[in-house]
Amino acid sequence: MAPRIVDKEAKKNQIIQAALQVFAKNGIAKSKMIDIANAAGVGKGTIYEYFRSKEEIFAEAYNTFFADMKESLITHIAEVDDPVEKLNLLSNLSFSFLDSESRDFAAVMMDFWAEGVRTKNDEMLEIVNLKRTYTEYRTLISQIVREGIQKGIFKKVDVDSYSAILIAALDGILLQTIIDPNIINLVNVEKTLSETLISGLKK
Amino acid sequence: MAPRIVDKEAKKNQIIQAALQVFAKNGIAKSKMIDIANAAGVGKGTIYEYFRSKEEIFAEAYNTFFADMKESLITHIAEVDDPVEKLNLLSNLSFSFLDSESRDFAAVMMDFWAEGVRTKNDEMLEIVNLKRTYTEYRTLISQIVREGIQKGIFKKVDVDSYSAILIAALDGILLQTIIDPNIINLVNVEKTLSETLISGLKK
DNA sequence: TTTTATTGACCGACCGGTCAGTATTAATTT
DNA sequence: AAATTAATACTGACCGGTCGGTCAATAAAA
Repeated sequence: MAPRIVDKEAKKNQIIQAALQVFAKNGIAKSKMIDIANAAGVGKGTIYEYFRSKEEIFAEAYNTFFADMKESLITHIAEVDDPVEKLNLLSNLSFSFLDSESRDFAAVMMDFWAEGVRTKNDEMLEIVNLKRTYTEYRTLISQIVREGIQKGIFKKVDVDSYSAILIAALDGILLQTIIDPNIINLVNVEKTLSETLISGLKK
Repeated sequence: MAPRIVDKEAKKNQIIQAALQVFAKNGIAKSKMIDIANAAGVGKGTIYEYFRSKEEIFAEAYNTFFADMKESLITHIAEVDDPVEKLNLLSNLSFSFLDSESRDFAAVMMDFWAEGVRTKNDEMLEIVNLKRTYTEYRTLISQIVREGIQKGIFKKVDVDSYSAILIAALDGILLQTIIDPNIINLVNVEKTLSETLISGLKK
């Protein structure tokens, strides 16, 4: 009556982080349980002490990933006041997300996206809730734009449509950059985006 | 010495069309050879008379799909003169692509995209050449914008960046619409896009 | 010694691809 | 014009490999 004790939470997290790395490297479909186990430095069976299935790992990894990302965005944006600056910052953070060490994570993100679109598994759809994710991001932008309109800085555009378009543009640039990192000059794109889509909001 | 003769080309096409439908319904990874065979109304073995592998079907379906789409875009755009109208038309065609019966094909398109991003198969990457696809679309837009600048209608923006952004916005709206068809009002988005990104080009 | 934690050999479902056998067609022969 | 022949076209049972998940055995801690 004196059992062995481990930090369950820590080990679970260790497996999630390992899974994220493996997902980033091989894509979700091609990531095998044994790969994740090896990356986490545990036996394959051990994973099943912490997760019921491969899908469950995937779901928890997804939630961890997006929760971190959203929190980071909100924190940074709260630090500036001017709505134009907020939007430019949002754009800038999205672009810097593409730099160097984050590149792999961008690939995971797209993989998550594709998985969410293609899955017919209801439980999965509930967890990898792309509807919710996009709605949250659109809401984030809507608030900024609405604030700008109230302050009399922005002209009165259709806020919902504009939010969708800005998210779409950032998303789409991310796609193109993942596909072909060299052909797109991110500095120029960021500048042009600011000059057209964002500045275009100003009265 | 008098063999049975079938229209190889027609039957090959029949299999490709069946494959496209199955891909649209289940996603590529979950589409089994037997599903494609059943949809095409042939035996599984017959498929291997026309294609060497599942990947080869996929590749040919991809090329058929995008070749058709691009040809349609170019034809329609050539019918108008004004660069602003051309861009609005491009936007309009992209949005109408999302309507009703095309919805499934949009899903295939995204699946192609995801497959292209994730594959580590070199031969595959060569055929499902997303770099080329995106470059072709950017070139299409670049030409229109450059024409507008030459005619003195557009202000001098960074043409390459602008092209990437417009494609990105259209792509991104497509993503959001596939995810959640009801929440986005395509008519409003198209209007807002025209008022901001496209009209913003005018001097 | 007892309880918890870990492991990897093993199982079985699944699926892409093969191939031996069958069907179909049309030229040739009778 | 019927029968024969020979070539192509088609088929699905089967094979081999893969991989998610299980569990009996073992290790580690207290």
